Amino acid sequence: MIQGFVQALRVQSKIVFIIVRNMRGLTQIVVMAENSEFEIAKSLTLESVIRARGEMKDTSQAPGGKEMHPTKIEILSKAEPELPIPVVSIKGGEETDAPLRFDYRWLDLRKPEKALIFKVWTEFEKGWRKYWDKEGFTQLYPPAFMSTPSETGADVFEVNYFDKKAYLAQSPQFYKQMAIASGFEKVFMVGPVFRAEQSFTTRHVTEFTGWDFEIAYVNSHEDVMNAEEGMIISGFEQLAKSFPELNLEVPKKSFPRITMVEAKKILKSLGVESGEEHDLSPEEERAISEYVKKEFNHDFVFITEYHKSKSAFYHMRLEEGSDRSRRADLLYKGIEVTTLAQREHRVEILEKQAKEKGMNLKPLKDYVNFFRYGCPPHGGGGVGPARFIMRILDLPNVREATYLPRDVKRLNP
RNA sequence: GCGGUCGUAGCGUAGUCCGGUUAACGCGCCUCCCUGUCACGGAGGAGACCGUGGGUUCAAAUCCCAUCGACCGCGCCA
Repeated sequence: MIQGFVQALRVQSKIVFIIVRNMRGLTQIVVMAENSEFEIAKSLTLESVIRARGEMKDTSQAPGGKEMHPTKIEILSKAEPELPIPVVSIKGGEETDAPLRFDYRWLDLRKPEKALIFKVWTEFEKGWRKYWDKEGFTQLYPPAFMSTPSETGADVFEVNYFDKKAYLAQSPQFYKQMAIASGFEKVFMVGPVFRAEQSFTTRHVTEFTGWDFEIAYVNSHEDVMNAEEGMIISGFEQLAKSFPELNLEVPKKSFPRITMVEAKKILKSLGVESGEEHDLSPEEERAISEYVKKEFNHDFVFITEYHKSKSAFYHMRLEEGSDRSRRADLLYKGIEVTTLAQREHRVEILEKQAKEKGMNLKPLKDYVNFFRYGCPPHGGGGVGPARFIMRILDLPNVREATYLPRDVKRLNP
């Protein structure tokens, strides 16, 4: 029995060829004029869903060497004859524009190369979970509703919450830290995060999947980087095993680590114009990644020791009084995929740093309280898996690595 | 938000610079023909008021103004 979509129909006067597509691939069905199903076969339309029963026969004439001679063909769902976007776009030039494809995402995803994106994602995540499992991480599920913004610096979505205002989480930052205060020691979270930024780029969307992890008793952000390297390597190992045809190289320990100050020096020597003193522009991120690839033959690089002006109030300083923090961003092939840091778990310093940032301590009360009754020193990071997948598969846009992208302009389907 | 590019049949494009009669091509769709296709082939056909509004002109897809939308880059952010 074969069930699937009609990918191709070749109707001749006395013989019909049907190519059926399903998750296992393509199968040819041959219907001769004397077959009782001949009229049904002739009446099919592209992308209709059918079920065929019959005998599989070996033949050199069929693509793949096998074909079905059906005794019964059922039309489970007939597709309207004219598709709004082509599913098979071998003929007639270039691919349909992305916005239109996203309007008809369920047709777009019928293309095996699009479905592959999400199979790769699944395997990649499996690899990360293998690491988390091996290292004894606990998975927790944070809420998306918050009474106060989670203070990553990004704008938040405000939603009505009965007689109050609520905010959609920009990250599970506060809640994963709370898990450390709860004694879990190692936690990870997988879920949607929301950013109300009017960004028009190939790497920003308003809702995306975040992978977050937090680890207790770290000595510095170096420990957090070491842990993330383990997760990434485990992810790539899983991919290399499941998709050998992608010829992926598993990244090697240790990933290059460059401080922001050094990075700026390198960029200057490369003649790349510096925009901001304490941050990297997209152009600088690409340039430093190229440099690292050339010098160290590595696709990853940690940019470390951010200036306090570019660090969150909860990032621990390098040492007390330092204007550098224990924060690092991970760049993968020129794009930022992680921000990580050791957190400040000492209440007095935390409050001091929040005040320095001009923040109101009142809405932070619940958060700061996490650290009042004993909390291990800890650190962690947030990862954008869609950006990983985008670079792994060399996709032109994160939206392609997002099942149903949500951006400034798109809220459908 | 700023800058750039682009809106022409269901899809992808040409035509726009240099205005001129039925807006072209490929795919898809419809009808007919074809016993082994595999980008099947052959014959015929339908389908576009050229994003929208205004202007210039004897004449506008084409020139001018406005407007809407989309994408890319930057900014913001991750």
